[in-house]
Amino acid sequence: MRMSLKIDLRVRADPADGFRSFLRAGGHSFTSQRHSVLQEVLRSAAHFDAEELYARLRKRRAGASRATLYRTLGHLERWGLIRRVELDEDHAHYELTEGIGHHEHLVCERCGRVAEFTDPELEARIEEVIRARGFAASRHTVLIVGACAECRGRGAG
Amino acid sequence: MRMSLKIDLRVRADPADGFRSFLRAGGHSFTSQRHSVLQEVLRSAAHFDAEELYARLRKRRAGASRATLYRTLGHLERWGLIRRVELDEDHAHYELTEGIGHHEHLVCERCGRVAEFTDPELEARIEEVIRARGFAASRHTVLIVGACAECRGRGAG
DNA sequence: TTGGCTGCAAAGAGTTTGCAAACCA
DNA sequence: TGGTTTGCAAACTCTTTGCAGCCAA
Repeated sequence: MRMSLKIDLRVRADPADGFRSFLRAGGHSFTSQRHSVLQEVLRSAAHFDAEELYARLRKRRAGASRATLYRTLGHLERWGLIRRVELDEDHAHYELTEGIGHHEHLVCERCGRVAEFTDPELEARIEEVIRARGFAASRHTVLIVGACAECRGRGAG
Repeated sequence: MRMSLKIDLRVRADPADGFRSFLRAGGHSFTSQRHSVLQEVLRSAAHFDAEELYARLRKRRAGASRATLYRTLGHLERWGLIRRVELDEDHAHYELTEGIGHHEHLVCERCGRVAEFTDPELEARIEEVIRARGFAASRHTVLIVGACAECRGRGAG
């Protein structure tokens, strides 16, 4: 039984198959545009935003209008491949959830780089606060904004 | 000397005086609109947003256009009376910094209420992460989103 | 076939900005 | 008087939506 489960997972190794199944289960279709968006998302760095993804799609001549891109990002988020993250800017950023556990973010105001970190004790404290307040948290975020070590070394400060 | 400092502070007790000084120092003027906005901000609850503040100004017939309101919020933020906070919505929220120390937020998705909390151990862990990364943090936020105790008691969940 | 899909363009929400008239110091 | 500020409307950014034609199953 364990064997067959493993085999099942292997058959599903291609993300496109998984996405197709997800879409079909919801009565939706797996179009070439959605396939292009999926491929480009999988080629993304740890963090990306809609505009950057759109530019890459255009460069690759993999057609998808901005409207379709936004609609597809919604599907991918519902499917669980990506997650929307707030990085202190006025537009949405996404990150691949694939293989990554929960983590928080450090954003450098100078170079714009986003670093991730995990800290079990920090998470434990957050859980404690949630418990103490009788809250049922659906999610939480910790965002640290400032200057990263490299930028500090470079400029003044 | 301590006495005279105290007296100075008392003379400055009216926020309007402080704001006027701040504006003048920057070569700006203290207009009736800016005074109205200041008053209304001081009458605000712990958290407010531009639209809500604008509605209150209109109700009070204390004139200030939306443009002036946004411009004045910028001045108040620079002065330090208010601080912009990200509360997981697509528009800015502000809070009075006056008399409040650093704190984090819990947002209830059902009733929309925002609660504040402080947790020294949590802050210490964040400082530790910052130090370990060689980061020079200008600020950080912790946001917990979910259902508050009251809402949990009420609805299902 | 026939629902779902696409691209376009327009609508939205929130916020900013150009500009001429009005105002403060 | 001269530099600021105001209000209006238009511009802007990011994202969503209405619609007519198109495509997948």
